[in-house]
Amino acid sequence: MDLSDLRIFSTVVRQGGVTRAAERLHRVQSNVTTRIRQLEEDLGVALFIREGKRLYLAPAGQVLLDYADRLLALADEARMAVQDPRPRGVFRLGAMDSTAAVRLPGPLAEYHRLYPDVILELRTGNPTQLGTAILAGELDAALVAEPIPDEPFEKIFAFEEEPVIVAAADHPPVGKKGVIPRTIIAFEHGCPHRKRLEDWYSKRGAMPERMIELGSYPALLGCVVAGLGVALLPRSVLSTFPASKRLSVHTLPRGENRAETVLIWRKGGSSPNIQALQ
Amino acid sequence: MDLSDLRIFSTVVRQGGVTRAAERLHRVQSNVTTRIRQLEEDLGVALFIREGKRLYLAPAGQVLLDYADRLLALADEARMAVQDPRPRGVFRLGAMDSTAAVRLPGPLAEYHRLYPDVILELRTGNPTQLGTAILAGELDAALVAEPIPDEPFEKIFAFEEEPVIVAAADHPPVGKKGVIPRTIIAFEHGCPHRKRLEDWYSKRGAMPERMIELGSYPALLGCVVAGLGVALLPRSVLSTFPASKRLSVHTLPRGENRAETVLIWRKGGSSPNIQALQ
DNA sequence: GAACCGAGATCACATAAAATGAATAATAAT
DNA sequence: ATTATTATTCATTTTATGTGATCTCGGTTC
Repeated sequence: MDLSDLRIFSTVVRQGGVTRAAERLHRVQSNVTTRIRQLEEDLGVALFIREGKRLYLAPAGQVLLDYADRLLALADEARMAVQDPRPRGVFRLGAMDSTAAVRLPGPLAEYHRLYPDVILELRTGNPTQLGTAILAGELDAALVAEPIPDEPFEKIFAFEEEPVIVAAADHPPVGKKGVIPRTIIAFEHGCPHRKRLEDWYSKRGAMPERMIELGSYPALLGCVVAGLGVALLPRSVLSTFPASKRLSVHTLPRGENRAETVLIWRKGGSSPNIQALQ
Repeated sequence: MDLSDLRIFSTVVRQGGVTRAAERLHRVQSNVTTRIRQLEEDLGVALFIREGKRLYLAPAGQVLLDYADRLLALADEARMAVQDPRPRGVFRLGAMDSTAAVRLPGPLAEYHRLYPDVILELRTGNPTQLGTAILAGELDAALVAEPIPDEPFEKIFAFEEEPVIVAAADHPPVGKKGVIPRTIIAFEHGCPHRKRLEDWYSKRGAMPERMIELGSYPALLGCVVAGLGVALLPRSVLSTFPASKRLSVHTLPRGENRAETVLIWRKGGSSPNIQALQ
């Protein structure tokens, strides 16, 4: 039993005969007869009652007709859906915490407004985790900070962030020579900002003594305010932090004050869902 | 795109590769590759992203996978349903008005209790109408009074009715010689009881002068009570008529006092739905 | 880095399935 | 009785599908 059998069967019922069905299907009568007979053999039931020359739908035929129509309609729908370039289905997006919190709410709301049929799933993680998830087929796309390995991904520019160093309001100027904070407060492992901060310090020949790792930006900023250390993060994250006047913000020199966030996906795996996000 | 294509496609995705899918499908690897390629050509989209040796599901493939699973499940269900001997679907039953009113409520309630999945449709009419409807495929079966033409039907005994003549309570005894009522009140055309009544009178050499045709038994009995004439109907119908003491009931002589109601259906067209009614 | 898997693609060929066209049988209409 | 209509059957052709051998490309092992 395949779809062509069902199409033939349905046409024979609808047209009320083999001959008319054959015409409509651009086949020869004998072929239609044979396919119907084969379908009956395959299913092991009589679909028609033969009364001399005429065919009447048998009870099993009535049951099958119902299913046949549903199957054919569903198959047509599948064909349409596969070729339809509009976003649909599940869209599994990954993003870093900072991006998810600050940059995404607006665009995602808009996306959902435009394509209400798409089920959005958001997963946060660091760029390494997100890249691995894409390659494993667990994510469709992700927003990550440059640099990322080119090889198996395609990418497109998404946002520009300005990394800044934040400290407590009474902290001495961070850029000043010899001012080395005792402690770096970093987002958990793999965060690209953390690496930048480490680089920034090592370039100036001095590493802080201690490291605190935290899993959320509010907690991280809370620690900074409390004077536990300094942190590097995108300036945009500060806008969501209410107690920002209790912080001192130190911009980085030109050349170190830009961080691009890009949308990446598996090479060749662009989909309408991803297109629509751009 | 037919079901075998979809089964192959689904297996390749599930098994995560052409080779394993081929094993599971008891086919050769090259065949699976070819069928997938043909399916992609047919649909005009790439279902997989080929990255060297390995296959990754493309966005269109994700969409198709969803449909493929639904189609395959539905096809399996269809196969089961067609072979399943239990009642299901729509059961279109015909019956005469008298049968529908008096005899059917109990059995139909029981039927519905036993087979809640069956959608019952009841249509009333005279035996000729019902027989035609069966042959036209509009009904699955019908309850009609004998005699009916044997040819294109199968039949089974259903109920026995006792036809009686009813008149107003003060009407002279109907069987008495010379007592010819002026008017016969009959159910609309084609009613088998009407013919019996006409026969009964013509056998006694006298036809009433007038004929009233009515479309419902309550109306008919109302007219009888009002003294408009006499009628012949199954005794069982009287049980549903509240004013029966204002009627006189005249039994017919042996040989004319039995009428069988039979269940008929198209020859060879017995179905689980019909079996279950018997 | 050479040799070796493992996995998919490709090709010529075999085999099975489906489509065809003509002949046949069975009924309904004239 | 005759004709027209319709489904079935069967030999034949055509098409689609399946097979096995071979090739290619990445990754792995030594």
